[in-house]
Amino acid sequence: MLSRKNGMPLWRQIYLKIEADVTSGVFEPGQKLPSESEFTNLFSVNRHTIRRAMGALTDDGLVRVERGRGAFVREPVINYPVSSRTRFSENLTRQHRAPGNVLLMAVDTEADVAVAEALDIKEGEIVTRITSAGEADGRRVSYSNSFFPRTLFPGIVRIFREFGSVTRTLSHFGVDDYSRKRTRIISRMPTKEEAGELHQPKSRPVLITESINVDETGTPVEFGICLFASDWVQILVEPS
Amino acid sequence: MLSRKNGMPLWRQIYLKIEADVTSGVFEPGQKLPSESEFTNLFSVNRHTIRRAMGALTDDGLVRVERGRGAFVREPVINYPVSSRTRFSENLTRQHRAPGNVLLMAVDTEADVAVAEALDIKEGEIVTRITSAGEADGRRVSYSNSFFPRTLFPGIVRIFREFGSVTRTLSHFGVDDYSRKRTRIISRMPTKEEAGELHQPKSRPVLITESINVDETGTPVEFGICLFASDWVQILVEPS
DNA sequence: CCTTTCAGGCTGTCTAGACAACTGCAGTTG
DNA sequence: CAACTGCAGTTGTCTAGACAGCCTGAAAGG
Repeated sequence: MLSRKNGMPLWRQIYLKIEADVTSGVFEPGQKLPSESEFTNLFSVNRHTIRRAMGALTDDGLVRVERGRGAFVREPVINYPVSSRTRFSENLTRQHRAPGNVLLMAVDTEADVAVAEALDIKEGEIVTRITSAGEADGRRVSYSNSFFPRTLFPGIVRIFREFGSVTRTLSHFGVDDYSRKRTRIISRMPTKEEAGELHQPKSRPVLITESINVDETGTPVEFGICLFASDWVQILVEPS
Repeated sequence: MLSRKNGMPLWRQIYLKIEADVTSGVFEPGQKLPSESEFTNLFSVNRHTIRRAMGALTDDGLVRVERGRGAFVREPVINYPVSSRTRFSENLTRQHRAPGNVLLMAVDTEADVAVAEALDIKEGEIVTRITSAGEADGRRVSYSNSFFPRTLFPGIVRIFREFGSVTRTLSHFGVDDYSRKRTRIISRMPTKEEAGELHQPKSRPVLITESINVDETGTPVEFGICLFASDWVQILVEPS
């Protein structure tokens, strides 16, 4: 089964074998994998060599390891990042109207430097932060924080909870038309918390948009930071 | 120095110590770190424990390890991804006029399915592929492949080599104005080759834009796939 | 002077063994 | 019945040693 002569490290060969078994369905999503000592006997190598392979599989998001219990196949398996990427396209102009929006949290808080600068208010001024998650086909695809100056929109939380949409909420406050002043798009690795919110492994990158919406007079009405699961979302920029 | 009682693994403590030394400048960018055996003596732990810490530092992009030579502090240190991100903003409408463009390769090749579809030509038709890299302040920030239908632009390579700019090259062929039909933005982990071209660790994500440029008549004149080092580039979308 | 060889230093891999820490479960105890 | 105890199974960490493969620079040879 394994070759000690062809230059490829044993742990890598084991990695590929287990990866193949996971992606081909020999091990099904959620199923418990053989324990390290079982793999040790199966492949006739040292436990540390198995651990090296398992570590790589964990890093690559194929398996999930729980101390004292064992290793399990991650569900869903992210294997072909490009081809498995759904055609879910996030039109920037409609970013906040994605279906399946879940309100996670809504609190009043003090604006930090970044938020204050974006909304053109003073640092420490009270803003309303609305944290929500977007889902498509039951899959968590986005996690966003939106900041609104409270002086402009008192009691926005209740309204937002009622309407479930930024557009309609702002409309309730008389802001019938708002436009995107600018959008900054970056990409980085998620923190453990962010990966958890997006239901994705920590080893997959996230796409982030930071946007400022302004009303007709140019007054900032919303500052939004939206994280997207890059395995499932692509951003489409079309001429307006 | 190290505590074997406080619950934090030794390798993690060593990781934090070296990380602090790297970010605080005790070890400067590019500088060679002590060898594994030197660290072994310094921390009075086994070499494998050092290796665990070094592995994590490598994964996190703080150091770069070269077999047979040693470990070096990565330059620049990627520590505060957001704040260290340069203000290099890539205006999409001027994407191809970035300064410091390096022509890497230019060949005629057959269009595959994706290229053919984008340029609205038949699969297998000959296109010119121009591979180039963008640099800013001497730092590799982008790596792109551009495809041009050869029937429209015969001998484009020589012209491009002369001008070094897509805009001016197309202008030479009479295409004075071209506009972006659409841009798709995705993010994923780079392959080993892509990471090499971008001079970045394999563990940092890349931002990718896939764009189609059309002339006044709507005929596709260029299909470009551009990879950006996400640690150094942000994409700025502004209303046109 | 230039080229080749080679020894020493370095990282990469593999093996072997030990103990800690956690989980789940069965059995015991109150 | 509920809570505790202990044990077996599992993963996490650390140590120890060996050898392979790569790199550098100095010595030997032309």
